[in-house]
Amino acid sequence: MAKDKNISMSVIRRLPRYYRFLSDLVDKEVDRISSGELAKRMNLTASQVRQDFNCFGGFGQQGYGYSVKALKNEIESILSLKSGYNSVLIGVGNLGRAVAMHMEFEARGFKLIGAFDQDRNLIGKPLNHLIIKDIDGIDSFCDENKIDVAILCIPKEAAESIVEKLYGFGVRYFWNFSHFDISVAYPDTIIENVHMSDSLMTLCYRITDAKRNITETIQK
Amino acid sequence: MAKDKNISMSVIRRLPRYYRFLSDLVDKEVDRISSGELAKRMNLTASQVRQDFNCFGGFGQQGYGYSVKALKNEIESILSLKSGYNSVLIGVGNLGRAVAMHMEFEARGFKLIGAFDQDRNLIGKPLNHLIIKDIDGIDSFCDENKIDVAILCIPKEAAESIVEKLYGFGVRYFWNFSHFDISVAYPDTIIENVHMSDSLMTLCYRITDAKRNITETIQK
DNA sequence: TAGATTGTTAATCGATTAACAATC
DNA sequence: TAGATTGTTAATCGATTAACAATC
Repeated sequence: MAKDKNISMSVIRRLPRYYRFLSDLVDKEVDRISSGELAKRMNLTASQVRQDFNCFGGFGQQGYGYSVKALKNEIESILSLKSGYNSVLIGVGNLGRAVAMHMEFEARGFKLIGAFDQDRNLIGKPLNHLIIKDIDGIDSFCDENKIDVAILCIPKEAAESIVEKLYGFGVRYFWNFSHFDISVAYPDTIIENVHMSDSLMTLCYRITDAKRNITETIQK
Repeated sequence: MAKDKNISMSVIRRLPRYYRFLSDLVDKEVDRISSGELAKRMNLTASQVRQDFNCFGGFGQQGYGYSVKALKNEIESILSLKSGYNSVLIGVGNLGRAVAMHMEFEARGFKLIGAFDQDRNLIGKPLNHLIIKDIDGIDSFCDENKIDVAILCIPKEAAESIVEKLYGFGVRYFWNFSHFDISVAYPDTIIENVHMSDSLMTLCYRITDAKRNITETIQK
């Protein structure tokens, strides 16, 4: 990993996708790939692919292309997927369980060290290798453990108050599935939002727009 | 809804967030808001807010601002959240169930008319107002119903083959939670991806980057 | 009328694309 | 060496921000 000054968010958000495609190519035992070929497979331009990789250093070889395995490893290291950041899951409903499974089987970079809920029926039950704990015990848990990331799978109101508490304990990184907009209230945090309903509403707009265009085309 | 020619994706993706904030303001019984005030609450600029709204027509009033309720309704109509597009859920694991709950309680614009899985233990069980069906019955279901949207909560390989089948039946709109990149293989579809692992990897990068910057600052 | 705030045009900034010399 | 493809600089495109006249 070389030159690394202020990579733009547009580039950063493409890295996981590169990583997915490269992992796939490794599985298919493809050894080398050119920026043009990778671009074609990913619906990007060759220029963009080369620009993106060159934010972090020259991983390619002129006249040859990129070694798939080496490139995959570089991106893994750029994303620092071996960090094992301590994370706690807040809310073990359907979504929380899906997220926990996800982290167990494919998410790298994080280690789930606690799962909390307020539901009496869930507290004490197992979740993967963990036992679901009472959310009221979060204070003492924070005292005893260093929490890097909190994963919020709870409704907006619950999120609002638990973030206040966790922020007080020094937690600054959040994977947020709730509707609560953390970064507005806490500017010195790092937030990744997964707003499923935003995605769904966007889809609704795009479908309606597409249907409208089809209708207009027919009428012309 | 007025002038409406080729709105950029950047604008479209901000609409659901406006909608969320405006709904909130309606609940708080706020009557009017200026672009500046809304921008402050959402971490945007006043210019951007006005530019965004003016893609669709002049909803404001000079010297006054915007009527919160009217603006919310406009955006609801722009997003066409009352469409009720027929959708089917493919995969009723934890994630699928979370998505189904979501659609039951807050997602507008869509109507869940079927839920499918391959797991013998799930088939026949209820999911909200539906009975989970055998995925093998998807063909006849497609014949008998007009499906607008398929929601994919299944692994990559399963997604690959079910998309091929659904595409054959004319389905062109997908809400995709799987790792399969539909738009590359089927360019004439509209896809909203929710790639949870991409979001998590991005978070991993950003945390590591933030920690690195802190360390560097200390060393200086 | 004076003050406030919009709608809209112009200026700036950033991201993507194109071009090409360097080099494997 | 000739062909291919990178790394990188320059050109283009699009999105955000600033400015201000219009007007409620």
